[in-house]
Amino acid sequence: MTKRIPLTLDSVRCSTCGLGQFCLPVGMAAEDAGRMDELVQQRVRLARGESLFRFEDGLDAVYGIRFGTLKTYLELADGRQQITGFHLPGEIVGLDGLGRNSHASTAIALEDSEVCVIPVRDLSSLANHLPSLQRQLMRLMSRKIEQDQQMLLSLGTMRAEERLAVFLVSLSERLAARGYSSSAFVLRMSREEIGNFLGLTLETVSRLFSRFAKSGVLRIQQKQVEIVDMAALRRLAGPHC
Amino acid sequence: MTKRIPLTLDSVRCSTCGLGQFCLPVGMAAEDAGRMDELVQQRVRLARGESLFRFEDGLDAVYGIRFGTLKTYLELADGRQQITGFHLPGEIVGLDGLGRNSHASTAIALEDSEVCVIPVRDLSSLANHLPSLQRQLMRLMSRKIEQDQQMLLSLGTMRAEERLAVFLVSLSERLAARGYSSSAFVLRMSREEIGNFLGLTLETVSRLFSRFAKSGVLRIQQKQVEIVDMAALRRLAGPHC
DNA sequence: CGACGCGTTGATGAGATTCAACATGTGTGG
DNA sequence: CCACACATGTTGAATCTCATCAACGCGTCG
Repeated sequence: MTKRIPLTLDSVRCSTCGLGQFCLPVGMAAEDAGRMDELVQQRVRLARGESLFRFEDGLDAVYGIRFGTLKTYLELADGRQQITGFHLPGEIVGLDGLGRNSHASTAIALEDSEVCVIPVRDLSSLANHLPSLQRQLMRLMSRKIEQDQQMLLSLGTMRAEERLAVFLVSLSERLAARGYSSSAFVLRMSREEIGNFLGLTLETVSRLFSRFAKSGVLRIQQKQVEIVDMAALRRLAGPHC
Repeated sequence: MTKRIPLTLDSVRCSTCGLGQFCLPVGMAAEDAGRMDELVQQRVRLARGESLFRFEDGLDAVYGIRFGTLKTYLELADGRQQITGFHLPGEIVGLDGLGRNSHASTAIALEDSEVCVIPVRDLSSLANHLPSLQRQLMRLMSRKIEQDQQMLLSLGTMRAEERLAVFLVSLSERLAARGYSSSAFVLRMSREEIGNFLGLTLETVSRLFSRFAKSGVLRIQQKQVEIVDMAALRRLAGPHC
């Protein structure tokens, strides 16, 4: 089960967290960012495969990822699923439910992970006193819209090879922004999950990886990826990257 | 060119507008909704084909549609476009730019249309004093996220026939909610635009319309659509509708 | 060890795109 | 108000991309 971890006085807080530059306090003055500390009173530890929240659960909190990787997805009545995002440390998940008072998606940990609990009650009331927080929330949501629309563009207009290339470039950039290597990383998600996210089958994804490897763009060993020729990968990705 | 129309004291205002139930004031107490009236000081008239804003334009305002239909789309460096939404009266367009201070998409009128100008400066400052407006903005943005994610699901998992059926059912429902007929309406967008939105070619859309007509689900005369057998259409749409 | 999850690879086929020709509608200028 | 041009829509045939079905390899875990 999920473990709830209460924070003590000497725990790392938002104001001292290295992820601040990606997370909720982005772009807030130090003084305002300090107020975030009141907000986060506990964390949740998730084992791989555990869910953080499920579609239509009550929306008690949104969550900032401290470490680990999550996926969020929608589900159809007939069981078909669509993954709507893979989420890295510093990202906030659950925002898509803010307007309806219940979660609009399901979130699952792809590896052992830890998230900061941000209770929506406290978040809204603090936001009412803190315009900079308000703006930041807006910014996060509108960025999520942009991001989803970029995916629409990808699913709507791009072919398989292009989609996978864009996926890899963008993952690489997000990891690099967080201080990880941009050229060598571990895919926390399965071929099937990548395929689902990109609107492809797992076989197609596997074949494309093989093809990229054969042409010398990537080196692949199971989930371990190394981008050998970033320029070529960007070329495959088309005019996005 | 776009015509700017200043509002006079006796113009219809938010508090007296019939679209209130879809637009910005949704779910706000009458007293708070009254404050909206200060916000909208002018409207803009658009001829068919005119743009309301373009990608990366400065974000001076967001817009509530008073009458007409707009499309919003993204554009790639190589000219490929992806339509991200068709917008009906009562909907707010431009919210996707709120986080970046510039527009994240381009908006074009599909027919002669009129929109209410909502200056973002005034909107933010009013929102800071009016928690109910703040919440409404959140709600609108998170609904847009949900909507885009629904489209991701559609593009990622559904086949052509299903997508078009879902499109028609959802358009029908949105029109019905606005007091129009749910079974007979005019498509303001071309086959090409529908195809682009759904990730299909215009030929495929045309063929599907013909097939739906032949099987007795629809009657089609150019842009005039009549849904003859809604139950069958919902069946084609799969487990969404 | 055997079972199971995950990934790879090949053969085949379906669904959608592309190319092309034609039909119909719409708008403009004479 | 008609004629012509151009945009939009329809339909057919060939083609291609990707999905499906299937077999098999590898690694992990009870």
